[in-house]
Amino acid sequence: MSTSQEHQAYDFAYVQEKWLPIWDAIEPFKSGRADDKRPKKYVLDMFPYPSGDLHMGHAEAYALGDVIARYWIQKGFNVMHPIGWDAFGLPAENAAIKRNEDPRIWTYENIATQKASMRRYACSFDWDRVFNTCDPEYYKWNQWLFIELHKRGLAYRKDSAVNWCPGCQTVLANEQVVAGLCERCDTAVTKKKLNQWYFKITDYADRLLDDMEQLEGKWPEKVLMMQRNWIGRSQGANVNFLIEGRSTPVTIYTTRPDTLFGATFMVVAVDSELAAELAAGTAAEDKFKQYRESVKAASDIDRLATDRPKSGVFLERYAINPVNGEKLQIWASDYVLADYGTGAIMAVPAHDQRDLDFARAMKLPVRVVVETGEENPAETGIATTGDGKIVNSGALNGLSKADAIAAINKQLEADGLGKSARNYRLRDWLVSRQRYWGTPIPIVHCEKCGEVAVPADQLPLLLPDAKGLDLKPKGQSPLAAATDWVNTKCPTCGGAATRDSDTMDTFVDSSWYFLRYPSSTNHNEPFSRADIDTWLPVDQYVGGVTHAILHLLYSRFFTKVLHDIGMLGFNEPFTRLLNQGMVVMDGSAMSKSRGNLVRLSDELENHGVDAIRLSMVFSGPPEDDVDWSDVSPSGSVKFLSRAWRLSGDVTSKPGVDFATGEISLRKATHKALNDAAFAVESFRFNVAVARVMELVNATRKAIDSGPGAADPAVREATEAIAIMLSLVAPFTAEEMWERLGHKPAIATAGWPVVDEKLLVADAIEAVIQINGKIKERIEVSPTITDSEIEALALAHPTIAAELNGATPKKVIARAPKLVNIVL
RNA sequence: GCCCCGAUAGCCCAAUGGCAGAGGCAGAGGACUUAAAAUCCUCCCAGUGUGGGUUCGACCCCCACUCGGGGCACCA
Repeated sequence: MSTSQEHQAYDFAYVQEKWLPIWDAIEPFKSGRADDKRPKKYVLDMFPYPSGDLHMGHAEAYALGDVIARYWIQKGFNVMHPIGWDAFGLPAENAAIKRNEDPRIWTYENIATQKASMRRYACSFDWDRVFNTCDPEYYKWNQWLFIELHKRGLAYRKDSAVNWCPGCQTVLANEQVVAGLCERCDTAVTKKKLNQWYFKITDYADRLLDDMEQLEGKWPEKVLMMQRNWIGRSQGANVNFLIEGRSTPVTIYTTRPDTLFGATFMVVAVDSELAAELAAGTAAEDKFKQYRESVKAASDIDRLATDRPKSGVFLERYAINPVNGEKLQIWASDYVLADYGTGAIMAVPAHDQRDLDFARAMKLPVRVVVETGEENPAETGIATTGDGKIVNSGALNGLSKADAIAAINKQLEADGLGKSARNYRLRDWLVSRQRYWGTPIPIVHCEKCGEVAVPADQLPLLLPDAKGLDLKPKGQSPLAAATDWVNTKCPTCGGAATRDSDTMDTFVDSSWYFLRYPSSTNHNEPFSRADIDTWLPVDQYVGGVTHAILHLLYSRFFTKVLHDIGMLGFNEPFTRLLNQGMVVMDGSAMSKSRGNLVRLSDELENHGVDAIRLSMVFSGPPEDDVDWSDVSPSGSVKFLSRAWRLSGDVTSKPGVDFATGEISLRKATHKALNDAAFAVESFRFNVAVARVMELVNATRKAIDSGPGAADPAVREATEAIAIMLSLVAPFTAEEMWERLGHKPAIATAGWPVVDEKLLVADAIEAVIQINGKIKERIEVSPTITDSEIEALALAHPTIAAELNGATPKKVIARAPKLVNIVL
């Protein structure tokens, strides 16, 4: 009964070699043909950075994205699944310095390597839409967009104390500082006063926050939470305090205006202009300057230690509390941030831990104004921050926190002393970088005309040749040394002028790349409205959670700006988001130094592409980390061979009428198709694979000890298996498809239509419980009613004996699955 | 310190508030084989982190805690 072919081992290497060129000829994944009437789906994987070959993490991410793209193709959608490269950035520049060559060489070599690997990995990408962000054709539009933002005041320069990485010798965005360290090189970040370019993302803080409502249930809750925290909106009040000997009052921001009567001193940020001004000419001036120097010397790491003792200097100045006329000492300290709120606070030590720590260190008074039932903060050292009854606060006495806030805000507003206000943790996005390998900022500095945008017809402003430039980090952009390039004429007045020598943060490149794919060959505009309206927004975005804040927030910002400009008809770029976990080994991230690095190329060599893809998908929920020590690629190979073998066993002809097939296997097939589709749509890919495994087992059994290989149901099942497998294991699936007598490509064969009638089971085993404990099981029809099943249960001998004549208090019937008799 | 997520068999993981087990890994036994590999078949294993609560009924909902993972971190 067995043929030599059946016993021949499944040769994945041969199958891989066989199908790649055939698929190249068919191009099953080309999207957007003019005559395409299918509904669209835009499935997007985060594009890779071209640092070497693909690794295990890529293998997971692209396997998941591929399952989704291939699923929607099978479901009859016109799917666009593009790829490109995020190709500017420091690693290329650092490699270039090390190898003493142009970063272009390293970058384009790596892109070629990764592209070849993706092809071998059978990614269902539409290769016609590829672009790299370092292509002049792409960064031209970066510059164009920069100018559009500049026109609208959304790109601007300002002097500010910025994050400076001494390692990379460049400024960093807030988002690129992780726990005080540079995200790239882990060097402790310091502050430096510099004039830099910013994008005004804070103008969009409210919309970035409020529009997340649209994403609820479609993005991981975790990401939404992280973005909310990052934007950090707080509701409070600005209150004006008169300063003795100063004509204008100082405005402070507080979230607790209800505690205004508890303010016992004022603190201004030591690095603020206000502090310097208040200290000037006082007896405290020298001490203040000394203190300010010592603070500047401290690194961010030191500043971040929350248990660090509070420090500060009394400025010998006084503020007047507007609600009770009290004279308050004004202190300068580094625990107040210059760039949040107004850089000045009222200190209410009884109800704010930081203020209390400061008050205790400096022997300043503490006054309770909210009775929370807890012990006196002045004695315990623990500030009471909860709700309670307001005391010692004049007209506010007796009110609750919420009522007191409302009352005092109203009063302040009426008296012209303040008003309710909002603040955000989010800061403007610092986009200039003092490095070579990025998009040149398209601005010319002219003595007469100021900042002048490079005219659109002169774009792209090409990045000058790296030859002859010293790329080593030195705190100033290498472009500044390219004198031929830097010295230019003002586009407005024609006079001598200089180009801005900084380049853009690479996050600018990735903030709109998803808009470019539909128009990747358009030379006249970054994207055409027609293409955008056809394809956008992205229906499904897939990528790592590492970008939960940076890239995703910036992309949302860009989308909103472009929407406002009128270039887009939507305001959220990514409708659904899936964050895959990491691939780890023995519980920790893979790294060469840790000695637990698994090479993707080795795994592919040993087990084949399909088995690796399957292992990634089957290992567990996609958002969980895959621990490679827990998965069994050889188990995947075994399963794929098992499925493949079925295709050789089927003896019926293609096109045979399935309706005449054996019914129980047919039911199993349709249930698997139905369940797997549901699982894929809810990202439970591991469950979908399990359903296919079940069906493989059932089909094996049907061939060996059931209706036999000739039964049409066996063909139906095997074809269904091949199609379901085509999402995960495209080579095996294609090979099965051919052995079943079909022509390639299986990728576009279509998901079989599920016959609803076959989803209904003939009989269901119902349970009968007494007081929730299972006493008996009975076979019932799936269409049985509640009262029928209840009657059956009560009449059952076992149950009747248990009841022993007693009358049940209550009977819960849930046809057709369960009856619970409560005694 | 604040916020979020998780905990089911030796391991990875399934279970619209209704039979705790779908699937896999590992393990054991058997069939086939001169033998091994491969293949096929069968089997073993937990009562869902802990303590309460709601419910006719809780892995699932609520409260408290333990442990693990992640995010933010002087944001007034």
